[in-house]
Amino acid sequence: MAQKPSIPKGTRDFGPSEMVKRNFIFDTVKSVFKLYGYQPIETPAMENLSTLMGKYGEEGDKLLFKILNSGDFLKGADESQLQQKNSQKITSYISEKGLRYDLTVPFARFVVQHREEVQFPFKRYQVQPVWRADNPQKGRYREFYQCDVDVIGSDSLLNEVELIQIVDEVYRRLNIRVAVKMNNRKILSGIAEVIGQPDKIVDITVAIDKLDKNGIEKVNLELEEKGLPKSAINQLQPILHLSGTNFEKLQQIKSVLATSEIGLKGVSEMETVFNWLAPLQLQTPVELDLTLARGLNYYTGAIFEVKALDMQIGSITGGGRYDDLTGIFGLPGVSGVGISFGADRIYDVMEHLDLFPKNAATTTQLLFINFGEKEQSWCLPVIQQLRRTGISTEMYPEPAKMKKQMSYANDRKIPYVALVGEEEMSSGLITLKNMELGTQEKVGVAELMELISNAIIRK
RNA sequence: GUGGAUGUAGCUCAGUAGGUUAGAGUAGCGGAUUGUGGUUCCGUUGGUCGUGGGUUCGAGCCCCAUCUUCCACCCCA
Repeated sequence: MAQKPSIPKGTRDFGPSEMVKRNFIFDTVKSVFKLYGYQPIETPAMENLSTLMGKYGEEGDKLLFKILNSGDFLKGADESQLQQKNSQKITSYISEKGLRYDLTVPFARFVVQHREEVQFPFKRYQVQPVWRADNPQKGRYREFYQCDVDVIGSDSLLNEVELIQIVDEVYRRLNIRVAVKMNNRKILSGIAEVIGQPDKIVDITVAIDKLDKNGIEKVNLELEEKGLPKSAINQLQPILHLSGTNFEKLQQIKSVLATSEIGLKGVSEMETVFNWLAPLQLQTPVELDLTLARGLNYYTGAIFEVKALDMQIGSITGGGRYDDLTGIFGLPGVSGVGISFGADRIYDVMEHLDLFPKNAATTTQLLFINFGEKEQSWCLPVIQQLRRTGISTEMYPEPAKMKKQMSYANDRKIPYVALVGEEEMSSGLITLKNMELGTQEKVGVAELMELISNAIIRK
């Protein structure tokens, strides 16, 4: 090997044992999505840059992977821009496609493009990779999978409640302890309005989002740097110090937002959601957190974030309501709400807490030891029969030494091994070894099938 | 995009002030045991020390560049 091959920064290969675990996560979320009546779709890895740009904020545009045009991509480029090395301007000439940054924007594009085919409310799920040109760290990759569930074409807050139920059910099945944090963009808008800084909404939300991490003083400092007057910052203080139950917090914020129509709307939305949530007895705590902002531009109502309680890692699920994402693509008045499960971070959490089922690594149930040509021919029809009854079976492909074949079974964690040599062929009874216990017995084919089927069911 | 740390066998890591042929554990392979794995014992393969330059009589170690991973900022799943 002259030079070791490698893969791009922030991307990963997944070996068999990792894939078994990853599939466990994918299968779990998908089965919950289906349980709630969501339908699958897929969209291309790349989208036109025009559908991607401007949807994720300034930062998001920078993190988009852009694809160089095919052929002579410099042909259309402006000569003077090239001379000036104006990368930003040149980009629009040499790249018209990009890798998707999330699944929500492509979904909105999908809905607009297929508006005649989809029936509203449209409930869909989508499990696909997304790409971000971010600097990688632990729990942060440049290619990662999102598992999105969205319902579009319905204003009902029932959808918000349903998404929280889904979160509860998914993490109950995955056995991860989590907490849901909720807020509402309308409340945040109301706050900006009340303190007389409606145009500073983005700066305000970005700053107070860091309250948890940086503390009140740094937040205030950042607000000041962004040009907020002292009076406005002072007005903000009581909001940052809310305490009590969700309803108590809402009660307090209501009086602060008394003059803001949009703010009060947000409060009443949250009240409705919490009221409907109350009798459902979810095991996941749902907490109103006014410092939760979320950077994505398109959210307009409820916003969610899910944090793992037993491991420090960024949020493992996030989402919210977007009232007019489809409007950008020419279909106004269609509101949607959705959340996204971050499969890779969920994986990291489960790995760290050792939560994967331990038999998940097993695929083959039964290995036939290969003794030679005669024995192979004898075993082949038996193996076919076993596979037809659903038992995952394989035969070692060559008559290697016993030790090697047994080691193979052991390393692959195959629970049963069948030995068929001279003796077994003449008696018709197969020697079946239980690899875990080290015991073995002679059984007929029918008995063999029953034994293993039962063993699988017991697991 | 900015700043900091890291990189030695497949994996986990030693490597003394720059000085012969770079070590260990583990995994792999072979044997003890040719119809019995996981335990034990013996033997053995494997490294252009991330990559490319430079300083030096001499570089795993010093300098520069570059890449990876990790950490912080930013932002996020």
